[in-house]
Amino acid sequence: MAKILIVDDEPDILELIRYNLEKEGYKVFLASNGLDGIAKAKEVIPDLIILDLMMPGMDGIEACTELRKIPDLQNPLIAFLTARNEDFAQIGGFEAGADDFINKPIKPKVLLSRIKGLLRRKFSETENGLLVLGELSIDKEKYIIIHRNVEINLPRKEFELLALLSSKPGKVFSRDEILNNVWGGDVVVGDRTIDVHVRKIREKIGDHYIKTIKGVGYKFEF
Amino acid sequence: MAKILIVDDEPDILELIRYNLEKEGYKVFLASNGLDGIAKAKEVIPDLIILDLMMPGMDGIEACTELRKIPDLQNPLIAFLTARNEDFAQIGGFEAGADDFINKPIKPKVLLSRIKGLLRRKFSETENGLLVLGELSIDKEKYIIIHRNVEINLPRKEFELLALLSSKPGKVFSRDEILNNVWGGDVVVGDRTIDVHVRKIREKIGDHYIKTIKGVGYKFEF
DNA sequence: AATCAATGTTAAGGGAATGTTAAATCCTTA
DNA sequence: TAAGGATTTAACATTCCCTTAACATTGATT
Repeated sequence: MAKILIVDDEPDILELIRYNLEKEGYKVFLASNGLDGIAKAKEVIPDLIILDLMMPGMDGIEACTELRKIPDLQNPLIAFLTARNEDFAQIGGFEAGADDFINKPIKPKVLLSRIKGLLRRKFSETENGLLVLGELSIDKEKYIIIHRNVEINLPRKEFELLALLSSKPGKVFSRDEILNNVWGGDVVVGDRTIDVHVRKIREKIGDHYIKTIKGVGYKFEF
Repeated sequence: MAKILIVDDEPDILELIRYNLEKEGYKVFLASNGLDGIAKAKEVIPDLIILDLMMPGMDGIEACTELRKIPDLQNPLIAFLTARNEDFAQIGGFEAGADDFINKPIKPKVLLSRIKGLLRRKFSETENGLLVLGELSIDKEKYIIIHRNVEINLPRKEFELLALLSSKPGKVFSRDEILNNVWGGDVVVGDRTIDVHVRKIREKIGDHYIKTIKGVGYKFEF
């Protein structure tokens, strides 16, 4: 389930939102100021970050601007909590990289429907078969990958191998798992075959995406 | 059924329109100001947005301009509610990206017929069958294609194959998908048949439109 | 540090998938 | 039913991906 980070200096609001979101099954993370929020965001890479606009120290706009500078945090959605009659556009919320805003006082039902809408939008963008992983996008429908805005055509096995590894970033796939998924259970090929394909992929997108765990398998990181 | 978002600061008008549209089976969404309207629009991606021109805070024109900047919201129709004697063109409604305007006071019958007309126009424009893909146009009604201003008559299978591939440029269609769509699920033909048709099409419009993804299928690009 | 198994790297051969052409069959229309 | 194009099949050519093999390097274990 989606990870949501909430940043607000008022403990009551944090708790109110936490309660309502956890009830719906979201994984909730909390921070009580901008700096803390940035640190937590780097740690958990949430799907959605809810920022209070008015906070002591670093305010929401500033925090948002900072967040968007961090490579891992260009995909997450960012929503602001604002007072009802603030002119959000004027304040520069969208320029700072925000996706939406939610008016205070918070009504749980409104909050939830808003968040569901946001996340649906986000995942419908990515579940079409387009996976965005930092500077690397994998489009299963078009059978291409895009690396730093450059389209690359991978042959079938290479594409499927990369698609498998990247489907669960961080997870180590054993050689057997890879063989079963990419080649199919009954096919018998020498195990060096996998290495060669990994080599080919690394040649095209760089070494750092696929990491070798000696004796165990391979994992994708970005 | 079509989704319609109504943005107006007067609750009475919202209710009036909602009542009439829901009666006709439309899915109706409401917002009471420009910012809220933008947020809702992003959430539901309506087919038609009805904006009141005069609203406190962000007015209709401004909201419309903002809406059209959002990638997901370039297709929806936008109609304005205006006072009877305002010169809509002068105000800049069309420049802001509006498709139509409706005069107040609202007469339900007029409103409904106007909306039906708009939606019919929208859907007939996109389903009309003329696909323009760079130098290649595909006219499903006339069953012809136009390549660099030259009309070409393709035999049925060739036409349908090209129409299928070009319906989602970039997407790779597997041989099975192609067989199911162009030939029909129960027909059994040798798989080389597809290649031959691809060859014929390439002969007529050039090689670069249809790309082979070995072991996967074919895709259309332009 | 030495060893050895696991993985990196490269190049080449084989083979399956597709390209290509022509002929055979099917279908429509006059 | 004959003619003509449309569709499919068949047969051969070609391409490009996959695999293998052979050697190099790494890194864990002793």
